[in-house]
Parts: sequence; structure tokens; C-alpha cells
Amino acid sequence: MAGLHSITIDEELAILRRGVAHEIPKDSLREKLELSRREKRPMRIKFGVDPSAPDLHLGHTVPLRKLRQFQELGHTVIFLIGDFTARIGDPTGVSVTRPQLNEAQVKAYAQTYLDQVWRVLDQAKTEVRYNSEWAGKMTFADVIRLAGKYTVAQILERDDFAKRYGEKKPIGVHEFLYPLVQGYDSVALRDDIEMCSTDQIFNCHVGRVLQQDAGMPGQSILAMPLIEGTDGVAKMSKSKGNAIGITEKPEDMYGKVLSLPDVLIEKFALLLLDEPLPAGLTPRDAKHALAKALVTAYHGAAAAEAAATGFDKVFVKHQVPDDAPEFRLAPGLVKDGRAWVVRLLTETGLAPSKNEANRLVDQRAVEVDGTLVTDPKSDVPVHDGSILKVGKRRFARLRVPED
RNA sequence: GGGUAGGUGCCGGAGCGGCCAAUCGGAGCAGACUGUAAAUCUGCCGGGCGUACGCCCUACGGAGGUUCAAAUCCUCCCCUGCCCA
Repeated sequence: MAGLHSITIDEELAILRRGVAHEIPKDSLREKLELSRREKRPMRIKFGVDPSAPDLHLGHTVPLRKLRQFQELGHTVIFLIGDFTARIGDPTGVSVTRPQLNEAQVKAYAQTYLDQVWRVLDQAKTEVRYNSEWAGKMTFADVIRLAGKYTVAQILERDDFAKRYGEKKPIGVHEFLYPLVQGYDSVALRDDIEMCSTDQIFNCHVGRVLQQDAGMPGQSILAMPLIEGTDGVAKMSKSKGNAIGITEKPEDMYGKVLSLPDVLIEKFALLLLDEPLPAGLTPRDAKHALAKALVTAYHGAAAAEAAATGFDKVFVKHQVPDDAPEFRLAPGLVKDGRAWVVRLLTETGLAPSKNEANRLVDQRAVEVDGTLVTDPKSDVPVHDGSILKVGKRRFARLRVPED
């Protein structure tokens, strides 16, 4: 793509501002770009993460994709891993104090995080830093001095602190320090721009203020919107179970995208795709196009095509997918070509317990080779290659060993 | 240290001697419907027993105790919030 300065500032701005929720201060991005050209150096864009969410999902990719665009325009991304701050515990958006992590855990998380980040970012144009580099060296006197830069009232402006304070929920003093430590990262890194999600703006503000206090220009803040999860309501997060992970299997990713409410199609396309979806598509077609584009981005076009076909087969035509997982049955389970359904279900793992297996059969959810099983007590005919089906989308291809 | 409110199933949260494997909501699973794994409606939702509207085992912070019978009462212990010091 375009190298540094090969396009006009307005063109560059148009690309970089697409999908951005907040640019703080207003129009500061233009100033930064002008500065960059004047000084003939790439901008430094800081992005900090808490290394405690090992499975990246589409929500994480929103700011990452924006960073990628900066890289393609020739700028430098500083990917900051908050290994030090992770051991304090970031209170953002949670109503209870997060557990503090030990060093080994943090390190492992950080590595898992990075392994996935390179699916979006260009590793060659990324500077990976850890804030323990400087935060770990601060003396107690340094910390006190840093704490003196802010007042309790200023800190309490942050919504979640104000809320917890109002509700008389506990707030650790160390948590008050978190925004300051994170803000100090910006001083240490001397970045021009900080990228974040809208829920992190407060921390970025602190960074900007601290930079200015240290005689720097003060970073520009770009906040990306948060996206909703598959329930269409809550923000996407693994713990809410509504996330679409970027390492998920193509067919799962495809199906989950299709389960999104229609109203989110446009937003997802804006924040997760480079190009807008073609105009005039029906919601159904638009969502399929979105699903295909996203699966393509993480698994390639062939996998996306297969996922689309598989989805149609299983959910529209109610057929058996080509890749139904196989299960080798224990010898002796099948007698005279028959086996007890309940046993089959628990053996294959399609039901976690026999009670559950019984319930599934009672609920008319179990089929063997296309025949509904209605009695939990029955022995059903099975042969090598038989298909056991539970519900709409759980299958097992049975392998019956020769006697 | 003192006072006070609590610790219940995946989560939230009822129950406060038998009718409690435990109301209800959420999550999850299943059925119907649908372009969809969405929405909606309905059902299920600790485990085991191969033939059961039946039996058994675990379960309401932990350990004992009272009672024919305890998540529910008593004793001690552990943990948490809030208030006071």
C-alpha cells in the first residue's frame, strides 16, 4: 500500500478517520500528520494492552485493524504490553477488583496475545514494549511524585470509580494508581498518538496530561467504538460468551456472524472490513457477505467458501456436514449391530451424562442415520459410518471396530 | 478490636424445621418457527441405576450437635461487605 507521504494529508486522514469514535482533541490528528511530514519521520502510535485475555476476538481487532492502517501508511506502531500494570489489576469496566497476576502468568498471557496479534498487525512495523521496563524501575519517591500530578477528584471522574465509590464498593488504592502508571507509559514512550477503545479514553487523557506536564506536545487520542457480541446487546467479551474469536474454526465464525442481529451488519462492516459492503444487498445477503469476508480474513478464501457451503448444508438443508467428527466406539458396545442410544451419546461426548442423554432423547433431539430415536431405552441399529445427531448441529460419525 | 449484614446450584438471587435436588431471573441445552446459531413461544436444566410418573448417591461456606426429619435450630471455625475504633 501507500508509503509515507505518497498520498495527500486529506486522503490519509480519510483512511485513518474511518470508523473512529473520538478524536481528541478535535482535529489533532491532522496536526500530528503535518508534524510527521514536516519532521520527515513516521508517527509513533501507542497501543496498550492488558495481557490477560488470551483469546482475541473481533472486538479486539477493531483498534488493531486501525493500527494496521497506520502501518500501511508508513507509521510505527508501539505495541505496549502492560505486564507491570497487569500485576496491579486494571479496574476498567468491572465492578470488582481484578485478581493480580504473577509474573509467570503475565508472561504466558503476553506471548499468547502476541501470537494472535500478528494475524492483524505487521510484525515488521511493530515495536513491542513492556511497561515493566520503566515502571519496574520506579522508586517509591518516583511513585509519590507521580501521584502528586493528579487529584482524587480527577481520578474519581472516571465512571467506574465514581460508580463503585457511590455504591460503597471497595476500591484499592493501587487501583487509583493504575491510570497514572498507564499514563506514564506515554511519557516514557513519547508517542504522538494513542489508540484505544472508547472505554479507555480516561486513561489516555491522563497520558496526554502527563506528557504535557513533562514538556511534550501531548498525544492525540483516537478512540475506536466497542462492538457488540452475538447477543447484539452487550459488548463483545469472552466472559459474556458472546464473542467471535479470531482463532475459531471457519464454520463457527461464519455461523456466529450470521447470528448477529441485522442492525449490526453495517457497523461490523465499517469497523472490521477495509471496504464497505456492496450497496443494495438484502440483510440476508449482506450478512453472508460479511461472514464470508471475515472468515476470509482469518482463514483464507477457500475456508470461507467451505464454511458458507457447510452452513447452507447443515442449517438450511439440515444435512450432515462433511467434516462430522469421528468417534471410534469401544469394542463390545455394539452387539448384533445394535447399541444402546444413551451409551452412544455419553461415549461420543454428545451428552455429558446419562441423565442428560435421557433428556435429549425425550426431547426428540437424537437421530441415528436420520431416524428419530424416541425411547431412551432402545437399542438402535448402527454400523461403521453411522451418523449420530443431537440437535441441529452436533454430529458424530461412528466408527465400529471389527469384532 | 467492637458492632452489623451476609456466605445457597454456572451466575444473580428466593427459601429460614418436613410438601427442597431446592421459587424466580440470566446463561446453557432441546423443540417449534425463521434467511440465520437472531427474535419469539414451549420444554429441559446435579449425578447414578437398561427398562423407572420408582430407587439410590451427592448438594445450600467448614466441622460438630439437637430432632423421627435441617439449606432452614444450636455450638465452634473460616471468608466477605459495611459502620465504629
